[in-house]
Amino acid sequence: MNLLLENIAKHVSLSSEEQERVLAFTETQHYKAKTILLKEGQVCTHSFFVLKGILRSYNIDENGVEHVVSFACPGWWIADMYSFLSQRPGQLYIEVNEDAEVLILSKENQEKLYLEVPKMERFFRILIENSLVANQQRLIDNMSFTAEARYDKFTKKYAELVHCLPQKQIASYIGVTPEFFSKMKARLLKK
Amino acid sequence: MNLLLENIAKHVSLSSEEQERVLAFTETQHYKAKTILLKEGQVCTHSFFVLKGILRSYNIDENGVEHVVSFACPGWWIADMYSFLSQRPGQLYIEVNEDAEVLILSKENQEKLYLEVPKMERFFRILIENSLVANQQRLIDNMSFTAEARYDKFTKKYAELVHCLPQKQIASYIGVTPEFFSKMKARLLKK
DNA sequence: AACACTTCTTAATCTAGGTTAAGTGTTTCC
DNA sequence: GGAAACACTTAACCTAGATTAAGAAGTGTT
Repeated sequence: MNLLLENIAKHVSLSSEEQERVLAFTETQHYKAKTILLKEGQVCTHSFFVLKGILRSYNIDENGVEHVVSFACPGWWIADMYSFLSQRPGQLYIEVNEDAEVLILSKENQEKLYLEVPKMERFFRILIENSLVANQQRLIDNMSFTAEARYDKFTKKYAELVHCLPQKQIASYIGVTPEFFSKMKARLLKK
Repeated sequence: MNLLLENIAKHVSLSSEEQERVLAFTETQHYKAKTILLKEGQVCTHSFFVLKGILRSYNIDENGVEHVVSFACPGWWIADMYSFLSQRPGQLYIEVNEDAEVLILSKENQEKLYLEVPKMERFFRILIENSLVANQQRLIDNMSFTAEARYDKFTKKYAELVHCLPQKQIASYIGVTPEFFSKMKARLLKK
């Protein structure tokens, strides 16, 4: 029924009273595609839990090239972790890919939540652990595999997502230019 | 006096009783350089906190090429996080770079620690948060910068370490071959 | 001291992937 | 509904970094 509570229940069990407190700290919002929720240089004061639609985070390097850091579909959190944790200006953009409904949790409320519902500290610890592992894997993959192999892994891991993402974003995520990605795809079709 | 307690104190404050409990769960060990503490395919049942010396973790890809995932000098933790958290066989090696003294914390003891000293849950959450941020930064850097710029960042971030690491390990960490690294260094000297 | 073993360097050659540029759909939005 | 903006493709050319190979210099072991 509530996607966030379902998600929490996978890792810690909350009483219905605790569940209500969690929800009391969040706020629902609707956003149109292309809305930018966070820009480089801003402090990430909120993290977002996706209920519907797709969000993505990326940075723009000194040559103006965009690098996708993550996609978030329903059931996923997204934030500029560096900025959110340190409350200092970050380098990431967060943008709505497809019209979205999200739960918003402010840094402030998260701190309060840790105090009022200590189990949530465990919940977020587990989430972060999982991100760390996924991130480390991506780093290893980038160093070990060719673009083709990375694309192959991507299509398997994000099978549902692949069809709703523009190619240039997939190219950016796996770390190649859109032109090379296009060439590579044509090559794969011939096989 | 005790490096681990100093480190913990930076993030949470423990009573002296709690401090003793933490230490009671750990065990000290000495290792000679080149000792392998963990191999690919094994379950990482312990994480290591370095008191003296240097450790490193790496994986070996399907072509037999080694990729350094992290270095750990005194005050740092090291483990195969995927394997340690999931208690499933991992893909990382952990090896002693320079004769080392380490504190060992077993997964079992860590769980017990969370129960007996709940503040440690916060401590490890913060550690993992910091790793995640550092890791994400490295991913962005790898996608945005040339090898030269990555090397430059590396020497600044790990200034003390640079001088005690074999070049091939630095090359591996920044993601180039030892041959290219050698060429690049010669090029930099000319400037 | 001589052996093997590993690290580092240099140089020639090669290639995965980047760059530039031009052309073709497809959205978007006044 | 038409112009501008965007997404994707194709192709020629370019380059950062890989590969191969071979020698030099250091390290450790008996």
